[in-house]
Amino acid sequence: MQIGALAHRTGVSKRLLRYYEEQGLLRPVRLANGYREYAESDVTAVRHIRALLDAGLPTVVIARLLDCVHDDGERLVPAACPGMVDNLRRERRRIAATIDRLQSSQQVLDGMLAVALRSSAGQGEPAS
DNA sequence: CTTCTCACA
DNA sequence: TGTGAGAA
Repeated sequence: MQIGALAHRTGVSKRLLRYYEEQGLLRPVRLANGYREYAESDVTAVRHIRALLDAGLPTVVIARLLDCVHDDGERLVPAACPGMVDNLRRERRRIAATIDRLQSSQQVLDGMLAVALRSSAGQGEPAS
């Protein structure tokens, strides 16, 4: 099938499908006319990619991860892939660091919010 | 219909 | 990460 059909069947834009190939997430073969020819398995592959992106993983990580996984039709099953575990641990650490940064941002906002609520409460009050 | 590149949020 | 335009 070519790009228009895959786009229609996955709900992902043709533009985005080309982008995924550029990022190494999809590897369609090329027809003689230069058109991309996708396999049936790419329909589920796209769903997996979407799920992983929605989970917050960057495309580079997903690309490496997909090389270490065998798609049996509906589920992603781990394949023989040395280094994968360390790879996932690194990603886990990256996420933990992001959480830390977001939490300190949250503390800053909490501080400002406390002040804002205190001063707006004072606005309508009669000054004895 | 498809390809690509440039620019941009 | 994802899109739109425009040319081929």
